[in-house]
Amino acid sequence: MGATKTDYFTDSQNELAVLAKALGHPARIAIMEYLLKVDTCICGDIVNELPLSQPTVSQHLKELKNAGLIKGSIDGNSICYCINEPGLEKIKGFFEHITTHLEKKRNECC
Amino acid sequence: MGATKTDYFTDSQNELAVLAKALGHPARIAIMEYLLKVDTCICGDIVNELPLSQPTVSQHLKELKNAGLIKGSIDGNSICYCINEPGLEKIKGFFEHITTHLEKKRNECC
DNA sequence: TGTTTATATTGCAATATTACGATATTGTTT
DNA sequence: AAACAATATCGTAATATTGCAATATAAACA
Repeated sequence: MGATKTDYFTDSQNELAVLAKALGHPARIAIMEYLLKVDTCICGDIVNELPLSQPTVSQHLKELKNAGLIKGSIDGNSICYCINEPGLEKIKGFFEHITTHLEKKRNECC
Repeated sequence: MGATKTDYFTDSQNELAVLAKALGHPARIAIMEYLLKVDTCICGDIVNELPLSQPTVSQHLKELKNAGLIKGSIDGNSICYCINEPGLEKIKGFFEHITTHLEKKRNECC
């Protein structure tokens, strides 16, 4: 026990869960917000923007990258990170799906 | 160490992280999808829809409720669960914010 | 009242996450 | 080549999550 039973669920459900889980930490929300704010890829500066140590930030960046929410490319000495749109589209699609469903039938309910 | 340093981040960042984290498990995605599919509140039936034990499902429902993504009201013997729109609106807003930002400036990048 | 049905809570074991110091790696600069 | 800068990885401690058996609770029904 203790481990998530991923094989009991569909690929789509697992995929969405991975994306959501990656955003399930304030530091990773902060990273995404920062990448949005600066409006381009950001090359070597993210550590200074967060109240966490360098190894910890590096770990959070890795998780966002593994989930497909950001991408990073080597730029000389530092690394350029930016938002990976396909990953975002996937999870955004989930919420759009939910909302359109809700708009259709929001009667006979609690 | 080991505990998330929530007090280092803004309320908004923590709030979004809580919502995302609640969706960060395939069983909880499955619950949300089921609530959408049946199109009304669902009163006592959720356990049979998931490949997990009753206590585990109950725990996942509790987490979704705590995060504000669903709401449950007692209906005699069983409990009626349905989607809680305000919670969904919050996290949906985050993705809309991201997309509008991305549409504006997707140049000079990786 | 006693039994059944639906859901919640408790307690606990297995596993995962979070955080960081120490160290490694890789490119840049002198 | 040596020193420096930026980032990654390793190792490990603290804490959180996942899952379930056992048990509790509460309403419905015989």
